[in-house]
Amino acid sequence: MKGLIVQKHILHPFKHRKHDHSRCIKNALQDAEAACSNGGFRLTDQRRRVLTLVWSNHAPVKAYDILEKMHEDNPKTAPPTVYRALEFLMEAGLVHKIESLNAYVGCGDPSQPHIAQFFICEKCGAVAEINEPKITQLINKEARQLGFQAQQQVIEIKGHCPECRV
Amino acid sequence: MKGLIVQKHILHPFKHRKHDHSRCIKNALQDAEAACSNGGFRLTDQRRRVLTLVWSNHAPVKAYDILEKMHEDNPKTAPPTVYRALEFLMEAGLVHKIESLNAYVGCGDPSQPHIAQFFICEKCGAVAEINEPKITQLINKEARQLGFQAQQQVIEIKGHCPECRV
DNA sequence: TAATGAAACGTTATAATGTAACATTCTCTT
DNA sequence: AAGAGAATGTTACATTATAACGTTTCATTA
Repeated sequence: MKGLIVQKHILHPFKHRKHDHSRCIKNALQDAEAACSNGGFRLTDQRRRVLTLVWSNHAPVKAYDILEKMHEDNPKTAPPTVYRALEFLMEAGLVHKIESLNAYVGCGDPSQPHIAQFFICEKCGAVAEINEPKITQLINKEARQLGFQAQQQVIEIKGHCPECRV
Repeated sequence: MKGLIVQKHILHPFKHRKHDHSRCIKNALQDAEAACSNGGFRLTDQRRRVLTLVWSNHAPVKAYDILEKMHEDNPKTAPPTVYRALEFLMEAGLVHKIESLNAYVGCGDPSQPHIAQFFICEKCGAVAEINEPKITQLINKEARQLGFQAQQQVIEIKGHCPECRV
């Protein structure tokens, strides 16, 4: 049936090398404002600034790189400032941490909390984010067989993005 | 057909709280010896010691905890000693790193290199390791759709093991 | 509108994780 | 026994992250 709603599961595709990234940042900020006012989160200036820096490109960004950028505004900014903002942004669903890189990436769809799987280019760093329920189902099935109660998943696939593969 | 070889995909199940762990360690050491002589790797005393410490239980072990234990033998042991041994053990397929914990766990089946998915108990730390080809297939399919060439997967599922769930 | 309590932020110090670089020792082959 | 490559020792430092406590800001209401 044509009318069937098929759940879109690509939360954040790979972007063309040359895209209007200022638009991505602008959208991310707008989404963030919306998500925060819906969720009762306070998106302060600092947090907005950190979020913007996380979105400086589509690759995961390191906390100390953010810190360095913030030093351009205020050389006294200290690590806790950055880590607190990142913690908030993760709780608000605006940022994900890429565990295998100790780095942070903007969430492709902050409209609601979600499970995600990440594809990360080892050459250019680009990240795509999807939520494929079949993967989660399969994992839950395996978990069940082990008697395991799954609560969170860290799925980070390394490789080469469309523009970096040979 | 009875004779069909079904690929066993549980590389390392959850162990009962009370099992003979000295046996696990002994087996791990034996497997390691075998894997190394097959693969032309040199399992030195230091590496054997680190491997033993990684296997001190079925939960991921931190590099600096290993270092601390090694200080009991030799208080001068320095971090590079531990990290080098871990690096070797990972290359030899004897140890895996759990990225989301910055910790290391013994490989449940070092007989051959393999992809693995980990289930990690957030209460007791216990880890189970499986290799479910369907998960890899599904991921590869998603990757293909994104134009992504997958090369490595980090899959770490957090939750509660059979003995810690309510 | 002043009090006030919670959230956010500032600041200092330090913990935890990991690596670079170079010297020394060991092991295996010849 | 010599030489080459692997493994280890050693020092120093880089990177990632948090504890603890003081101050400011903000929203609410007394």
